[in-house]
Amino acid sequence: MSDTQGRPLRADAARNRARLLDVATEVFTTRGVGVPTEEIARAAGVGVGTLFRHFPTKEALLEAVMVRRLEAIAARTAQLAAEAEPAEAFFGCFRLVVDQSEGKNEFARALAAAGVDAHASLRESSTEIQARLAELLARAQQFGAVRADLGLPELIALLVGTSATMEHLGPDPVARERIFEVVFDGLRPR
Amino acid sequence: MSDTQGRPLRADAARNRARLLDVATEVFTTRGVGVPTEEIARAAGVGVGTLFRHFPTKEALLEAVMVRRLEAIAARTAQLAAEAEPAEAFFGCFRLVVDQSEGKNEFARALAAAGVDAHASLRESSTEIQARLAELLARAQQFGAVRADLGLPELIALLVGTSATMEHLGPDPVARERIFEVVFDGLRPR
Amino acid sequence: MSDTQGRPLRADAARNRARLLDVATEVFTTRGVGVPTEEIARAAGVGVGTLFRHFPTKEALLEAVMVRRLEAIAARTAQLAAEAEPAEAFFGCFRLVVDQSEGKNEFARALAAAGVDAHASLRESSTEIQARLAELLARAQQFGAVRADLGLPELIALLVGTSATMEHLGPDPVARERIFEVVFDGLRPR
Amino acid sequence: MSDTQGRPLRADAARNRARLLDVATEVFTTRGVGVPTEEIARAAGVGVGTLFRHFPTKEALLEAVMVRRLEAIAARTAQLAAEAEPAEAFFGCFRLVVDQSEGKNEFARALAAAGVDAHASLRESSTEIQARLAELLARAQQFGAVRADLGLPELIALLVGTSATMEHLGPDPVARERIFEVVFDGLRPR
DNA sequence: GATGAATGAGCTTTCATTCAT
DNA sequence: GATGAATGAAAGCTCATTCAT
Repeated sequence: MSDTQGRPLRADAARNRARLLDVATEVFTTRGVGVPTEEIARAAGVGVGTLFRHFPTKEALLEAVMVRRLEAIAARTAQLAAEAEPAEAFFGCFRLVVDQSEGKNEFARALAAAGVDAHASLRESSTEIQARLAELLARAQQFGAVRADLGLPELIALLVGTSATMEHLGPDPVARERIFEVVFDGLRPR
Repeated sequence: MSDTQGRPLRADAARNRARLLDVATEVFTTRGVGVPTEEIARAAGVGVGTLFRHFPTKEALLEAVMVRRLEAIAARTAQLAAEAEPAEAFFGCFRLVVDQSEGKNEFARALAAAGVDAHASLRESSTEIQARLAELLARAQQFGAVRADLGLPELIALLVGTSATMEHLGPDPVARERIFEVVFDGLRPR
Repeated sequence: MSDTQGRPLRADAARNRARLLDVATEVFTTRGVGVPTEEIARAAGVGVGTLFRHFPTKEALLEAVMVRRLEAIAARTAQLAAEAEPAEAFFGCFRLVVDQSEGKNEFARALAAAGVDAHASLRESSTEIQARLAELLARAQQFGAVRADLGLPELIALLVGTSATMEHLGPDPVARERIFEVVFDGLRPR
Repeated sequence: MSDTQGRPLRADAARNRARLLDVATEVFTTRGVGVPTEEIARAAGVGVGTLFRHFPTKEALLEAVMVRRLEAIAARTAQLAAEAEPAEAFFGCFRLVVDQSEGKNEFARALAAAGVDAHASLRESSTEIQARLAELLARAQQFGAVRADLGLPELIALLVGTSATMEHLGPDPVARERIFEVVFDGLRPR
């Protein structure tokens, strides 16, 4: 579901690809997208050539990192939606997305800056997430757990914004919990 | 209070400095911090040399842009605090900061990336804003308009996050208003 | 006549530009177009940045070298055409073009390989030369010094080919003269 | 005579080698020597590894392509020399070499650029051709069909140059014939 | 003070060649 | 023998910063 390539990669190639993605995720998240490709390759224990064989462009690497994150979120979202009742599912997902999304904003911006059409493969995964979110939102609204006038775009923007809030706030769990309280209270019907 | 230089600038130099700040604000906001210095200089109608005479570093230019924004915000915040009663003052300021802050996040990140201690001149203006915000918050809490357990760090993080939300949401005024409703509802005591 | 830029270059810039062209001509001619740009810059005593300021692309540098050569040839062609009677002018020009053109073929090929439309600025100068050659050919044919059935395209191809012949032959003046004899005999009417 | 390897190749290996040579000839001729090895391998339906097993160097592949061409020319030259009378044999061979040689110039240059002594295996085949040409030339001169003062180096240079002429001229058969007329007229004694 | 040409470290990307599978 | 993933030196080009004019 996540593999665009036709044939399966050779064992070592797959290992390298995975390592590159892991390293890139880590590096981009902690040090920003400005980090030289060469350094990512070195950190993954491969040559630059290998990196560029797997991801023909730095932008492609960025995109792949994003896609993988989005897919992981989508998977956990689906799981949660299946297991819990509407309100719990909705707010649980909100938490989940926010917790998983930290640092993502920079990627999104970098990609956006690189040209609007860059999203090609991103669209797909983000579309899936959006569909799931839309469903969760609708059910929570029918259930009376979320104010009825909230649209999907606002929800998504709030997810992005709350991630930014958390990123700015740092790791203090009490403070983070308070933010969730504020936002969730605001989301409930009057 | 906003001039670090000792002697006053010559008339044309001051004009150049102002134009550079205006152009840089515009360019950084709309096209990101990756835009070459040369281009900013050209757009301001001066040579690169002039730019670097006024701002010895690209980072310094970024900082100056930020400072000016923060000062503007501080000024309008002060005005609002003086004129309105606690609740109105608090929520008015929240709106104001968010509306003024769009696009700022990237600056903040760029500055942070360039070294944590870079803030030198920033600290000052942001300290001022923070002091005003702290005061507005305290008064609104005493007045019973804002939940009592909210600290200044959470407030600031929420300001940053709500800016991000708005940035992601685009210009639709109805949607933006709904976001404010959500956040403000969440901020009020239960 | 040879300057496309609007304003005149600063003295030092003009000097650098000229040096770069000289060095590039020399290097490309003797060692081929594969020589790194950086090396050309070093040989000209400037940094790479300077080279790329003057010629935004390696291809642009190639083109500029070609244009300068073609312009020199055109100028000397014009002079010869004005001073001599038809036969002498025609054959004199043939010699001149061949002598000046050595090594040029590789440039032409490299440019062609880089995209057919690259010729932009080349077209102009080569058009001028072609016009002069057409005139010389016509006059020599009317004068009965050159076989009447020869067209301009054939003449140009012969110029290119004879340059290649000479390039392959090396510097031996007797042998070179014999080649000219062969070609010139062949060009005269039966 | 064309195999330098000692032991005979396995059937599939021989097939691969032949395909590689065919494809390389085609690709180098039409698109130049800058084409990546990987692409040639793919076009031949083999992996790069196989290409490099057969030709340890890109240059070696180039050389092999050249050798095969030269051998083909040598064979047809021998045949022509045996069947026709001196004049016809000489001029027929000239045509033949020129027609077969198109595109070769770039190869020759690439080889030359890669080191003067690179010719190892080339020398052999080109020596054979040269011997045959020398003989044809001598006989044609004795027969009075070619000017007596022309040496072998000039002849070879003329072959190279006429190939270049033709390459520049394109496929128009009338124009090509006119070029042959010019050169052949020039080669005949006064 | 203003200018913009010069600088060169650094970035992304390509490709001949090697070697584990 | 064949494969193609891995390699890394090198190439073309950018851009913050300096400095002669």
